[in-house]
Amino acid sequence: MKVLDPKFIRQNPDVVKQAIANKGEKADVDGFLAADEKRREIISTVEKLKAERNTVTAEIAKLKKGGQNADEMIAKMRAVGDEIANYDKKLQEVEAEINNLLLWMPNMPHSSVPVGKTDADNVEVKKWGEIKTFDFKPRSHWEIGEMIGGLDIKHGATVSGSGFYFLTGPGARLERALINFMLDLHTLKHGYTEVMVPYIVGPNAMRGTGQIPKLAEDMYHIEKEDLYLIPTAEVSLTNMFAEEILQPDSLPKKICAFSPCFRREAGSYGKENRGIVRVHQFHKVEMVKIVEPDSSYDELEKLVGNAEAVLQALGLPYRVRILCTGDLSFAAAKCYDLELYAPGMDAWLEVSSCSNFEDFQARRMNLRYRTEKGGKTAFPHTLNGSGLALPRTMAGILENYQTKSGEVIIPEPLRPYMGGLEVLKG
RNA sequence: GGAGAGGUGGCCGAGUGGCCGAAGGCAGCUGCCUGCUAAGCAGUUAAUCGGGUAAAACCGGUUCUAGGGUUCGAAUCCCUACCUCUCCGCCA
Repeated sequence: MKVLDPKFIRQNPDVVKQAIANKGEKADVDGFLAADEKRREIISTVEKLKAERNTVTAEIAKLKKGGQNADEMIAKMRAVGDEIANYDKKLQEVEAEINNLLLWMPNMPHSSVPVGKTDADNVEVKKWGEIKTFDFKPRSHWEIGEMIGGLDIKHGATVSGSGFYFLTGPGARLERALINFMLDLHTLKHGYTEVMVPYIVGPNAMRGTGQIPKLAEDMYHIEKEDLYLIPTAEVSLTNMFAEEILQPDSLPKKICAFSPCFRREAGSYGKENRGIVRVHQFHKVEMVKIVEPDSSYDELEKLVGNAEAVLQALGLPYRVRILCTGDLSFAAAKCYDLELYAPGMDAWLEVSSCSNFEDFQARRMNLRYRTEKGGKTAFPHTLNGSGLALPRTMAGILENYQTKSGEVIIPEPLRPYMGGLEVLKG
């Protein structure tokens, strides 16, 4: 189980250290280098011993076959065997140490990613749509949502605690319409294959996409079975082909899925928590691509376009920001955030995050492909992007399309999904 | 939950202690032949680690689900875990 290419770290320790610093991560490069050197030392010693054992053992076989005595050799090999066992044990320890260190190594940011520390250093690269003006004070989505009888936060807390909510009547229907609309767009127009995925996955999958060990605290974990609730369909989708060698003509793979997402959001209580913009369970439509390395940055741009298409169709103003190194997630090499404008909150809400992980996830999950028929294996690049997260999209619609009298106009493209309905009212 | 079977290379599938990195088939690749969307013949094709090289070649180690054990030596014997399949039961 690797993360960064060990050879790359060995040869470019300073590059790796700088990248870790830029990301604001802590990972022990020097510790890795020391352990790595120790590992190779042990390997060369133990391999010599094993080579010796292999030759002698073959001779023993020959002697025995000829009915001759081989007791002396056997006694000698017994000693060699013990020695080998000894070194093998040491080797195992060192490798365990190395693997652990590697699992905590973040991905390297791409050279086009701006260096920065926080959210404030992200760079806006695009703005789309006009921010609507209202002749009244626009209400927040939780206000307008309740007014139309579509949102019930109070009873969510009753049943499950804070961070959970009910969608009722028109709210539930609107969400279902949004899900179908998004899936149809991505499958029919953007060429993704729709997939229904498991919502509960094993530790290997979580490690594969990089949620654990680093982000383990944010995940819901079922102890009894050692299974996790997915924080995003990315985990199931990207891990779908883990440990496999894909044939060259099967790339690029473009798959998408709707799923619930579960996040503990540990330590994020406080402000920014009103309404449904930060909750423990929500729905999301997710797109995943598995592509050849050469094309991954082109594919990232297309992926962003696929997510943008949803916002544009819905007529929601948004901006696109490229995340700076410090805001970039552990596993990503480059990431764009799409944020829609919510006039009721007067805030930009992140509804999609589109990332290129390069070969980081592929290495972790040992996902490979053949570069050509009968050719060598290599790690493909993996990407994913939301298309989109439902609660914040819902918030965007409620706040942008509200009327003075407390109704909500349904965006045109959603109407066919709602039996032709045009307005939601209480 | 009960009973049974099984996990081998890109896939299928043989192999019960040394001559097995592993027969055979399929798929792939390379030639030959054939003049016709094909068939035939011959050869060839695992992954990974260490060393080596400008890169190869090359040398060596490991790997037959995983982990432990027996042995001079394990795909092959023993133990444990996990997974898959079949039958029965239960259940949306």
